Amino acid sequence: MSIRIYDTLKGEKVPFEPVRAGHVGMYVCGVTVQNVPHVGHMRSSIVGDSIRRFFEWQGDEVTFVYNFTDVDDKIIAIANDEGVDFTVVARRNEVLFLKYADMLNIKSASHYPRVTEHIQEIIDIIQKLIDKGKAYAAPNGDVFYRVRSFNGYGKLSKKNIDDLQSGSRVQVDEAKEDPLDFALWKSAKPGEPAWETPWGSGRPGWHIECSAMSMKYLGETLDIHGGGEDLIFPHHENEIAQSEGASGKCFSNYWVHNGWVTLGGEKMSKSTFKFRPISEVVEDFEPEAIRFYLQSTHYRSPIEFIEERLREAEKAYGKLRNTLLEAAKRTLAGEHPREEEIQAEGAKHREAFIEAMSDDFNTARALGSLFDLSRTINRALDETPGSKSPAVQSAVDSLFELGQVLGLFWLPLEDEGEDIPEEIQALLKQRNDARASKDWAKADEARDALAAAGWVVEDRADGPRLKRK
RNA sequence: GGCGCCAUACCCAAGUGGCUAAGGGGACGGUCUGCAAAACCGUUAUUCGGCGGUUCGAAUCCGCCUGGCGCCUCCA
Repeated sequence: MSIRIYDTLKGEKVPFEPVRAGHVGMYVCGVTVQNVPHVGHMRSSIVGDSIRRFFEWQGDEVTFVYNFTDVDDKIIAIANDEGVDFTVVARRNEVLFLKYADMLNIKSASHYPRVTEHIQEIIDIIQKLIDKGKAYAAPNGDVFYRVRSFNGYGKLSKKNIDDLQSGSRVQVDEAKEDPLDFALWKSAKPGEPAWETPWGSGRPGWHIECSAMSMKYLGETLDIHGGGEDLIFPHHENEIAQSEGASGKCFSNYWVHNGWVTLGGEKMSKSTFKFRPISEVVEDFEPEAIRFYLQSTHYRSPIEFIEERLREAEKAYGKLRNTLLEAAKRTLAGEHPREEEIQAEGAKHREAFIEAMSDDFNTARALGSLFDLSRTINRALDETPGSKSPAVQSAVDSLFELGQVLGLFWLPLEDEGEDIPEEIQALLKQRNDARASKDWAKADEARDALAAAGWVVEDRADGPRLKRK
């Protein structure tokens, strides 16, 4: 089945065709490691990760690049404040990002390029732009991109170059030929890291690193370039100008941008201090449920981050896990009375999931299919206590497999038996004995004690079952 | 000021020209159960912010209005 992607540049859903058949080159604009990662960063990473997983599941090979911008004004400012080298701040936040990405089952990227390790590539592309007349070094050592020399400028963000100029309230830098021009290279200032170049020492501007690093690992034309909506302008617009200005080729065939995570209806953002560090969130909620929640809304729509919704997500996601757990307990036996019907339903829901994901990675709709699958399974399971049929098992396999396409179901379905403490097992036995002698008061007492200790007991057809929490 | 996005039930959320408007949470009723829990069955939008228009037909297309948000400056 062919995949359709909403491309920001074209402004519509278009069929996906890779540059090279069977291979997808993806670049997701990573974080500027100036602060701790928050939920918004994780959303964009999860969006990228699930897109990658879907391609891989379909058999494509994906080269996935996620960058760390490890030198910029804020990182330097924070480092100077703390009296440490800027790399201390950058690495510290990078480590945190990787830690929580892993906690949310985000696959490792093929490459995690850092700006400071690609200075030569950056210098090369700037030199190329200077040679082509698309950039110029000012007397003070700054190098600027000559925006008006690139006639496609504004095509991604749908901005008119003249509107930009009139609306610009930024102070005009005297060194610029035109107020629209942006910095590719910033000349060295006291207390700042600097590298030597043909036009003087200094450090890279903000946008050039992504052009240099993405093309290094993925070639001059990427298949997919993604990131948060806020990167459309100026970041990605400038990347296009730099990359296409240098290569003369289309920089990225598809631009994928995700919507905000909001707090109280407003964009979560570091600069406004309205954000929830992911470190806090994983303390309060199950990582699997967090990932589930962030995919319960289409990636281009905003999603509100609110505890009540997260609790609902935990509950809803728990249902899917319960289905898998219950099925795992059953022994595979003969055919179900409705074997063919179950087989057909399972296949239908599986197909619906694939269709949803193929339509611009509609995870919200895809999750709906997972619940449909779950109901099909539960119903069948209810009808044949203690066992499951091949058709049911095949539906269970689909549920598990498709859930993993969304990066779900990575934690064990239940705690191993040995994990149950002696006293809990003793309480369970107490309750079982009380129930056997129909001493309900005593049985309930034991159940309450279990609940107080964090365990629930469910009386299934095949006997009582202990579950944590 | 320029450009753009969003508005679907009590809540969240799919659906973007025509089958009964997915799915989840909640609520209510039922099955099962000693009681619960879990699971299952049923009910919960003749209607998609408002007003017009296009069309045989619109939640879906167009216009206006109202309300919310974003980008134009660092930002996933």
